[in-house]
Amino acid sequence: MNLRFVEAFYWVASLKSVSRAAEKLCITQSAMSSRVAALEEELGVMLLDRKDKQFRLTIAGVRFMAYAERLLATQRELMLEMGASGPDTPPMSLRIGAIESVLHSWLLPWIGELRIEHPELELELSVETTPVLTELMRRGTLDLVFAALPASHESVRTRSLPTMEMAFVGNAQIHKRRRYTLAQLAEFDLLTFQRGSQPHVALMDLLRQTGVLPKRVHAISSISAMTQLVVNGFGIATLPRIAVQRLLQYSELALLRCDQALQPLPVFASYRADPLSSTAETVLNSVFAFLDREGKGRTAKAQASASKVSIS
Amino acid sequence: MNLRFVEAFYWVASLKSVSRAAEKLCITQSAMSSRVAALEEELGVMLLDRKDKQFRLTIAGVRFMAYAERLLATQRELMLEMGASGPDTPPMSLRIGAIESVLHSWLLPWIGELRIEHPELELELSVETTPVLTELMRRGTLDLVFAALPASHESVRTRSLPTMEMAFVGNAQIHKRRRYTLAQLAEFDLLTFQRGSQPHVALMDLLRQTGVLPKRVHAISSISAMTQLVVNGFGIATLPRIAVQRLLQYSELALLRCDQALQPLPVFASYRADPLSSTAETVLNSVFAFLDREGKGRTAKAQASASKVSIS
DNA sequence: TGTCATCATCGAATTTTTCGATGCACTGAA
DNA sequence: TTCAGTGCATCGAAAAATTCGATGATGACA
Repeated sequence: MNLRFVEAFYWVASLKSVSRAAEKLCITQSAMSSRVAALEEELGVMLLDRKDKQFRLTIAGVRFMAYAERLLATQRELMLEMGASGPDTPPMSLRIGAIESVLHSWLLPWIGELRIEHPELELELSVETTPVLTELMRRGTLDLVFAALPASHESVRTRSLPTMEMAFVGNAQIHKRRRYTLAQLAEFDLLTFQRGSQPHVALMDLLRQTGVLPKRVHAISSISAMTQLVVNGFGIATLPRIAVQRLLQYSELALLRCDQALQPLPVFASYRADPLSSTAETVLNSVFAFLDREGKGRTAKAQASASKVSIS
Repeated sequence: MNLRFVEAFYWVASLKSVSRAAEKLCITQSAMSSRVAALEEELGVMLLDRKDKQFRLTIAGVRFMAYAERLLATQRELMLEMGASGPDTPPMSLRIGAIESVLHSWLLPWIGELRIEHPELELELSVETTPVLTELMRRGTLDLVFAALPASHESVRTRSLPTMEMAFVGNAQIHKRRRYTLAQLAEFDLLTFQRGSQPHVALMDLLRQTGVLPKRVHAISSISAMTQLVVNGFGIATLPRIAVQRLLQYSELALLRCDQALQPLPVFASYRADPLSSTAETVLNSVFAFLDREGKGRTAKAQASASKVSIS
C-alpha cells in the first residue's frame, strides 16, 4: 500500500471531490481517479459511493479514513524526526488568501519577514472578499485564509486574530474639524465595504441605532478605490485604522474623530488540516509572533503618530 | 512512501540481511537492495551501516525501525478490519519446521485438521534437528518451528507446548518382561537421538546418576531408523511414548516398563513476529486447540491401549 | 435541449520497480 | 598468498506501475 495513495484518498475525502483533490496534489483528475481505484482494488472494498450524484464515502470509506489519518500522522512524525528536508525537497508552496483590510494593514510587512524566516516557501496570494475566501478554503483552493469570518468546515481549523480598529477617514483639506458627531459625518457621502460585509453591516447598524439618516452609503470593495475617492473629496470612508496609517503620510487623508465608535473588524485565520505538513500552522504562528512584536513595539510610536495625524 | 518498502526495510532489519529479507519477500536481492536505497533516498538518510563488514543499522535506521513497526501495525489492523482477503489474495504460505519427535507424534494429524480449518494455507514442512531448526528460524528461513529448545532471538517469540513423555521401546519378541530395571535395560544396546540432543543428554545423565554403566549408547538421528533397528533386535530405544503408539499396532515394538523414568522431552514453538500477518499465531493457536482436544479425548482410550500394549 | 460540472475509462507515454548479470570487498580455508 | 564463497551494490534491459490527455457517460441546471 502506497502512502501517496492514502494521502490522495485523504484529500478526496477531505475536499469531497476527486478533481479538487487532484488539483491539490498537482496531478490530473484521471490519475487521482485511478489512485482511488487502485486503493479500492487493493482493499477489495469500494471507498466512494458512486451511486449517488452527490459525493459521499461508503461505510468502508469512512472507516478507512480513520486509518488514513493515523498512517499519515505517523508518516508526518517520521518525516519530521528523520528531517526529510533533503536537498531535493521540492519548494513548499502555500496559497494564502486575505481580505483587503488585512492586505493593507500587516500582510505585506509580515510577508517581508516571512521571506526571511522561511525563504524556501513559495507563496501564492489571493485578495478576495470574505465569502469568496471561505468558499475557496472550503474547496481546498487556498491553504490559509485571513477573513472577517471563520471558514467553518470539517477539517478546517480556525484561530482568531486581533480585531482591527475601524475609523472614519476623510480628506484633510475638506474635513478639518477636531471632532465630529455621527450626524455630522453622515452629511457627507459614506464609503464602506461591499454589502453584507461586516463593516457595511456594522455601519448601517450604528446609523440605525443612533437614529442618524445618512445621505448615501456607497459599497466599495477595494480599499485603494475608497482612498482614491476620499482623496478626490467624494466622501468619508470607514477603514481599518492601521490600514490607513501607512497611506497617511503620502496623501491628504485624515483620520476623523467621531463621538460614535465603529465596531472593530474581526479577523479569523482559517487553514486546512494537512496530515503531512504543518506549514500552515507554522506560518500562522509566524503571524501571531509578528503581530505581537508589532503591537508591543508600536504601542507608543504608532499611537502617537495616530493621534498626531488625527489632529491634522 | 510505499509501505511495501517499509516492510522490506523491516525484514532487512529484522533478519539482519538484505539477501535473506529478499528471499523472505520473494524478490531478488538486487530489488531488495534498491528498495532500501529508495527509502534512504526518500528520507535523505542512510539506514544501513555499510562501512562495517558486519550488518548494522545506523542511528537513523534504528529510529526508523520504530516508525516502520508502527506503520505496519496500523496497516495490519487496517487490512484486518477492511477484510482485505479479497478473491485475489495470493495463497498464504507458512514454512514449518519440526523435530522428528513432533513429526511422529501429533504433527501430521494436526496438519490434517489444519488443511480443513485453513485450506488457503500453503505449507512447507522441514524436519530437522533442534539446532538446525533454531538456526533456520534465526535466519528467517522458517516461519514456525517446533523444537526441543526455544529459538531465542530478538523478534522471535516462543511458547512452550506440553512435554512429551519418553519411554523405552523394545522388540516384543525379545523383551518380554513386565518390568525392567534400568540396569537390565542397559544390558542391551541403547538407541537414542543424536549427541547433544535433550534425550541423549537426559539418558546419559540418568545412567550416570543411577550408576549404571551401559554397554553401548548409539546416537541415531531418525526415529524411523531407530524403530527399524529395534524391530531388527538391535537394541532398545528411548522414544516419545506418543510417537511410538501409532507404530505399535503395525510392528513388533513394545513399550517397556522401567523403574527409572526418563526425563520428558520439552517442546517449544517459536515463530517470527510478522508485522503484517498473524498466520503463525493463528496456526499455533490451532496447535494448542488440537493438543487440548487430543489430550482430553484420548486420556481414557489411549492410556488403556498404551497399558495393554506394554503388557504384550 | 444545451451547457456545465464531475468523474470513469481508454491508449499512449512516462516513470518506477524488478530482474539477471556482473563487479567489488571481505572471509575463511587451503 | 591464493582461491572459492558470501553478501551487497550497480548496471542495462525488461516488466510493471503510474500518469497524462482525450473521450464519453451521467446528472444538474437553466
